[in-house]
Amino acid sequence: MSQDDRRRQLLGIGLRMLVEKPIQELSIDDVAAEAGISRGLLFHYYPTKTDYYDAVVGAACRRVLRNIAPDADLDPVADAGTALRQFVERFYAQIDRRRGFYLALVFGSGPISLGGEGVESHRMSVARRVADAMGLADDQVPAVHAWTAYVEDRALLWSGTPHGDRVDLEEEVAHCCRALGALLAV
Amino acid sequence: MSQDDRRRQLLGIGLRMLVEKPIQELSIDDVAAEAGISRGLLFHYYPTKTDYYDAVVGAACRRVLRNIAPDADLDPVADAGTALRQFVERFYAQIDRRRGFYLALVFGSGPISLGGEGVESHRMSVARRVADAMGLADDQVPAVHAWTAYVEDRALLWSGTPHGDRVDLEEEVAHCCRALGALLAV
DNA sequence: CACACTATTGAGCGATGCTCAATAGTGTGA
DNA sequence: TCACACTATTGAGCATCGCTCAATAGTGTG
Repeated sequence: MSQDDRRRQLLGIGLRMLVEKPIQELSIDDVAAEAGISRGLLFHYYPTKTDYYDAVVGAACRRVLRNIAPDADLDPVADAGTALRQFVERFYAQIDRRRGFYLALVFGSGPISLGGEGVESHRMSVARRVADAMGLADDQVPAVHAWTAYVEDRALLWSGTPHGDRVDLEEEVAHCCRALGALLAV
Repeated sequence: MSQDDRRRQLLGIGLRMLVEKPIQELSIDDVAAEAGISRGLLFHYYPTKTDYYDAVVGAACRRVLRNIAPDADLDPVADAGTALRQFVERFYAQIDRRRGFYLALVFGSGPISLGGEGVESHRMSVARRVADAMGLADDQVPAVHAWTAYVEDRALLWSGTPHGDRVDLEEEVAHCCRALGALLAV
């Protein structure tokens, strides 16, 4: 198997296992067994468990980022509202579809790994993307950053409640969109 | 040494080590060595590493909760504004004083342990406490929950910027207080 | 067919999480 | 004071873990 294919396979296994096990219980042996290869080979691709772990978390962050990106053909100025709506909708969809995965990613990946500050830096990418899509100034990115945490928390809360007790998704989305406006105005 | 004293000592060591190491790099041997006891004894108090880990994270959450509680003698109705201010101020102080510790706690403790949903349930306690202190209705607790995430993120961002570039703390606190009003009104 | 290169293996080392039977220490009642 | 019981504590030992490394299987090229 080629290097790229193997790496993709191993990352896929890691992404799948991260859902049901926190990182400290994820063993190299298990991953190797699942992939049908020897421990040695895994260490050939990722010299350290932390390296492998970082690669998995990085891939997960990129995947999330890809999944929540608004349509590319939207105009940052004219369609700012649409871009915002799309972002919130897709953020909610992302979290609702794979709640365990998202929880594990955000609260289980640790602050040290992933280069700088881990998930905090991931949120910064998200915030920057939203600010870009909406044509906001750079000094508003931190505000969007915190708003992202707000939306994330609401989405986790929403997707954690039984389907019968849930507020309408559209209502939630509308709330989050208005919330950004309100927070930027404070 | 008595059971209680020993437990307190071990939890203290865990709290200290959690600042500089993510849980997966924290070894029982290190803790035992730091405490000057044998590995066996540690397993006598905490049968599993996860048990010990959960106890440490639980103690950390309780400590945070204690540190951010507003003064007990405030009237929930008349002094709602003061209670809110105190909470935000102490939340910022807590995060700023031990940023690494808080980061490790929130983003490094994993979603599975700590009984139910880990840090999410901790945030729920925080939100409930704020709602109580301000005399808010039960159905507003989720909103406060998400607002807490917003404040936490702002505080982490704020305490992560160099002292020279920081906005005034009072300005931040005032913003967060107004933000809660704005969000509840949306 | 020989060569070089890459993917892959498996034995093995030290450290880790964990178990358990045995010990040291301390207080209590006779 | 001595024997007893109880609890804190130890240390040997096991299976597994993360990790290293020299050797091998496999594949494409001249």
